[in-house]
Amino acid sequence: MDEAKSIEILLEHGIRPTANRLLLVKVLSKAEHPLTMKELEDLVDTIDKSNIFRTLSLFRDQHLVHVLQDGADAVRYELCHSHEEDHDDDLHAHFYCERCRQTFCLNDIPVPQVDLPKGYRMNTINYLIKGICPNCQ
Amino acid sequence: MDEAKSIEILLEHGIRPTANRLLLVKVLSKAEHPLTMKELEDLVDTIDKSNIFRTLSLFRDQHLVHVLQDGADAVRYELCHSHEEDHDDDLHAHFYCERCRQTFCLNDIPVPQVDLPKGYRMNTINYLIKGICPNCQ
DNA sequence: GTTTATGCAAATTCTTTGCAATACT
DNA sequence: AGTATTGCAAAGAATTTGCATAAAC
Repeated sequence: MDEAKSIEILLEHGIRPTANRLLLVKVLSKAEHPLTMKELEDLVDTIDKSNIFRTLSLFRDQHLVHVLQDGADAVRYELCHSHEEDHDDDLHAHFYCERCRQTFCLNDIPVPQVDLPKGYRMNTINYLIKGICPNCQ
Repeated sequence: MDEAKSIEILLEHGIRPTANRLLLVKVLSKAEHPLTMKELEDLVDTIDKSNIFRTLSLFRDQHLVHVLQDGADAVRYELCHSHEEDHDDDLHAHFYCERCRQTFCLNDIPVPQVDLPKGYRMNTINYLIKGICPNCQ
């Protein structure tokens, strides 16, 4: 993702485009799987982890990233591709390999929806399939 | 769940039925929602947390409990109701309320299945809907 | 008697906050 | 000047391990 596009995305979500935030957007967009805070810390060692933490929280609150829990009980962050402000509508399934402990995006598999009982209101869905990936078979 | 039934379940999963393990099975079976380690520690203060931790790990490895991540990034444990040894087939959806931070079992909503791409093998699925529950509307 | 389970304490890891310094508008 | 952002350090919370004792077989 280039500079101009990154700035545009941040502004669209009401976030001021600082250098650090732009960098984090770029790193997130380059990753082909959702990243943990730890992974981000290792990938961008110029930004302090407290700042990464606060930036991710901000991104989450502004619906710029999805938050999902992987099979190893880690929290992962992934750029939203929709422009919805209040809920997520671009959700795809994820796969967690119990052998190599990697998390994969199943981009072609939208998260299946169900009918909720009366009174529940949905914002987002985590759909995580755990098992063994092709590389580990 | 009574004593005899608890012992039977443990033996079915190849777990030796000690007093502590029986107690944990009973507490898990009584809960109407999946429990965190913290909640279990508070509910059974006669067992040390390291033992609870090791027992839950054992239960997980023997497929006696499901492990799921809730919307607050906590890990929750829930008794399996199937007797499958190698995979889970009794999965239902869960709902996490972002206001009261409670996790609900949607027992009547089975987890929808999808077709996995070639090469992936599924063991279990986490299906977590996040939003606002009826009490918090 | 050997293996398994347990409790206690401590180590580790990860997340979160306080605060002073810096950068932005 | 005033607000927002950042880094550093440290606090907090939760998970995980080492080890000696106790229980089970």
